[in-house]
Amino acid sequence: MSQYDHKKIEKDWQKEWANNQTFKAENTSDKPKYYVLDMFPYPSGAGLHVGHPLGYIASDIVARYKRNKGFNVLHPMGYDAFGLPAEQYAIQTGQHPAITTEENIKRYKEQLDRIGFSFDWSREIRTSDPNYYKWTQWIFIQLFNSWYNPQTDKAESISELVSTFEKQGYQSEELQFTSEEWIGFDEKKKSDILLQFRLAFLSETMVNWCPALGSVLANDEIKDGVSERGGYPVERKLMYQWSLRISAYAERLLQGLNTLDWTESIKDSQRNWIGKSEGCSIVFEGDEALPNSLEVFTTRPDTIFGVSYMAIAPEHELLNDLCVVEYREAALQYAEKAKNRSERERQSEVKNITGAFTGSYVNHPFTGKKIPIWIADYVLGGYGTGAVMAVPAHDARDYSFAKHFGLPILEVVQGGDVSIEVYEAKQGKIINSNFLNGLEVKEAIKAAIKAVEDKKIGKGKTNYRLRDAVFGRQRYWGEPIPVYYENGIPKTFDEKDLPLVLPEIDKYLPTETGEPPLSRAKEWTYNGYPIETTTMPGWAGSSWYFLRYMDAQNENCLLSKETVDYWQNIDLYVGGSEHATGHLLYFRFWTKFLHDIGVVPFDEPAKKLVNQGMIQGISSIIHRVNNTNKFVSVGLKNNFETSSVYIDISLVKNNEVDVEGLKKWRPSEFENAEFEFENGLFLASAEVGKMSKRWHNVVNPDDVCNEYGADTLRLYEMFLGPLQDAKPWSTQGIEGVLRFLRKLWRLFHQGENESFLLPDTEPTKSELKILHKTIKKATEDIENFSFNTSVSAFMVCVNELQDLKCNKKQILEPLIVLLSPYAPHICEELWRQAGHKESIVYANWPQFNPEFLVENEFNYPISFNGKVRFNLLFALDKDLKEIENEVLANEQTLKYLEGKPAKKVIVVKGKIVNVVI
RNA sequence: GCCCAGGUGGUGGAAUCGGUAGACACGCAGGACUUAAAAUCCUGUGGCUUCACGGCUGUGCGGGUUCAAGUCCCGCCCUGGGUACCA
Repeated sequence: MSQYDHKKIEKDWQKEWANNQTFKAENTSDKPKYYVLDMFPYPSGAGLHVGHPLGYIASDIVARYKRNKGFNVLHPMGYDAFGLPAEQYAIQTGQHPAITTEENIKRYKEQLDRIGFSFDWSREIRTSDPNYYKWTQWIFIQLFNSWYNPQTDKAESISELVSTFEKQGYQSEELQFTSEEWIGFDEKKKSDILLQFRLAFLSETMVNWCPALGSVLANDEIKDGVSERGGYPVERKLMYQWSLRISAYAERLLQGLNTLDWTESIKDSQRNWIGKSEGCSIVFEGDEALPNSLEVFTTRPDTIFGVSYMAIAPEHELLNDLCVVEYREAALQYAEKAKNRSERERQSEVKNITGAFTGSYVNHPFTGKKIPIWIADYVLGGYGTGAVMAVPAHDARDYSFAKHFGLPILEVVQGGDVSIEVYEAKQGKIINSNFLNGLEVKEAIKAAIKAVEDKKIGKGKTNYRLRDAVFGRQRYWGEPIPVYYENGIPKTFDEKDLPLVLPEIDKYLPTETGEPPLSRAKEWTYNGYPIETTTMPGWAGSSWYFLRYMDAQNENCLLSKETVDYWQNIDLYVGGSEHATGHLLYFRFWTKFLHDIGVVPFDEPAKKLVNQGMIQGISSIIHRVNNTNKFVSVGLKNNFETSSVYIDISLVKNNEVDVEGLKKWRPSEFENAEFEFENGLFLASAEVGKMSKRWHNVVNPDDVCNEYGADTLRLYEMFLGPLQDAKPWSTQGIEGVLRFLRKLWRLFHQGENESFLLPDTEPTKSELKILHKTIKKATEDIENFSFNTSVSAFMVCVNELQDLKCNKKQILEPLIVLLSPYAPHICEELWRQAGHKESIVYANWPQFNPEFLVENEFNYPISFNGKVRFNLLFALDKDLKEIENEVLANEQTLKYLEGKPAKKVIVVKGKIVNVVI
């Protein structure tokens, strides 16, 4: 073979790797371990586009590099196979989602295989496989049987809690009973109490209900007030639901972030999402007309003397009692209206200030002054106590509310001018505040909390924004929840009866009465009792999948202790940053829980996280003259009223449309259309956006592999720019990468008839320098995830070796080992041609030797006032003072000095000389 | 509004510690080989100016620190992403 034939090479090696199970990882080894994982894909019907493999290529390079470095590498892949699109398709066509999913997975697998990934497919998992979701259900049962002990700060068995109840009863603000009372409670009462402790629990909660999808959604499944999938409106609705008590882990989820090598922006997102705020609760007693007291949470107890009104949420439980007769009707009407406003309306009307006075008052705990109670929709029912003490002078929302309704604004912190604008900074001296006067804000907060605690009207408290996660979905295509109801009491399945397999049903829609699809299942009972009909959300299976890869076939347990002790947690996790507050939080939560119950020895799933950027598509738009079948080239569109039509990008080159192709693409739409050209061309306009079928701008990696090869695709995706950046896909430049591989090939085929030739002659110093420069760069760049710059280093290396006509074994063999993580097929082929019997996959990574890079002279740039004018060669060990003298004596220097004396000369060894005039 | 990332040639991007801005690649222009094409190779390529040597200018904008700033500091503008009344 003399020509570089990527098709043949890539096909042959992919077959050979599969046959030899080259990438199979052993669960026991003397080698150090390295676990590198990609976020697994949801196998959609559209197949992979060129954006999907970006992260996979990066992680594959790392996986291959680590193998060359002598690590035992775990690099698996699987499918997040439960999900909405397959179910929507099932509703429309009656096709079972399992069939659609199977077909999609097959296609994904074929596409992935063509790119030459080094996955260990023997460990493949699918979340929809009963052998997998058996363990998802098992984890659910453990969550149900656990509670969070704030004393030990970990999850513990619920049966131990029950025995404490039996011995000592329970005392807290919300709940009190003695051991005798507990023993006397009936089963239902006990169950209800325990549900308040279980980590998987049923409760009446306000949920995000999406009527179009017929299901509830978690907060992170909603974007801009509509469902993330499908974009349907979402309402708030009170439902009896399964939830997971992630809030119990809020502090640990927050603290754990400090130990992780993740980007600051992802960690910040999680910190914001968890939303820790420290402050204090304060009870305001009602005046004589009002027997009720009102509890608020505030982070600014220092401003307590600035309170001018109380604001309660429209959902507040005391609302009814607080509304006095003369304001009652108006107030309740307002509350009703505010409550029923959808998320979307609430958002779009943020600037619209609304509220209503209840007519009642509380007394200020320190001044005794009467403070009016208002209903305001900017107060949220679900956070804190659903009531706030409003301090208009030092809170922006209170400020605008007070301005709008003419309520007093009392300055208590110095530093701003509250007659003009709000002063929110936590800085300045306290004034008008009795015993807090003169203190700085920080001291005043402490003093105020102490005063509140001394008075026994409240105490220091920490709140978290993080809500418990709603876990039940009114859908078919998800894991069944292994719970049955014995006389209305929820009980979990016996572990030996798992998996609870999804039943066959005739239709995938909710029932006419609004029950989830599973209630269509016949004889859906356990020991004669009805089974839970909601299923788990999409994030259930993905919250622990990384563990199952370690021991994918284990039938006896989730994974064996030996395997998890060996593999530990993920060393490198690669995936999109869009999972910042969803998957990545649940995934950490489940890991911490599994740690608490002794399943895993670590409490964070992934040490390092790298987010690849999105590869965007470039869509092409042509312009149709409104109400006609006439299309005009883009330069003419301003002469008409036009609307945009997206066309397939394959029909467009450099914005020029292949009109004949267009007619064939959609004959019904374009065959008889009229086209108006400009300068003989029909031009489209371009737009950068998400790659999607909808915009006809999807580029399939298969096509790129056919035309250029998988090695070129891999190198090109890395060469496009930094891994983390978003970038539009364009094939401009892909030719350069293919040219580079051909050049590499020719280095090995310089003989007669371009036959393979690799002489084992001693390399020269300059050849060794080129090689070792590349070893250094390639190694550092992989460690820094700077793949784009290492590709250019390879190009530089090949260009320089080509100039030297170097084809020496001692240079080229190490080079292809360096390149093999990026372009595995061609390197494997050249490696075998060089006579190696073993795969390059396990070849040793070349050792960098700095001696080859040692220079003894340097061509100093000579600059004058910072402007470089010329260069002079000096030995690196030359005395700096001598360099200075020689520079000043140089005749070119005299020219730039223009007869003036040099004020100062700076000589930086090996860097630069600067003459200051 | 708040948080995060970013702004460098015609294009993608490089410059890892404050030290020759534009590596590498695309595109473009010119040339070599060829009957021709493909492939390959060579030369040039930030802008302005100059026959040329060279000069001036240049990393979103305005200031500053420094012998020296794409890089550090202050103040703005713009783009992309996240988040949204969390008291």
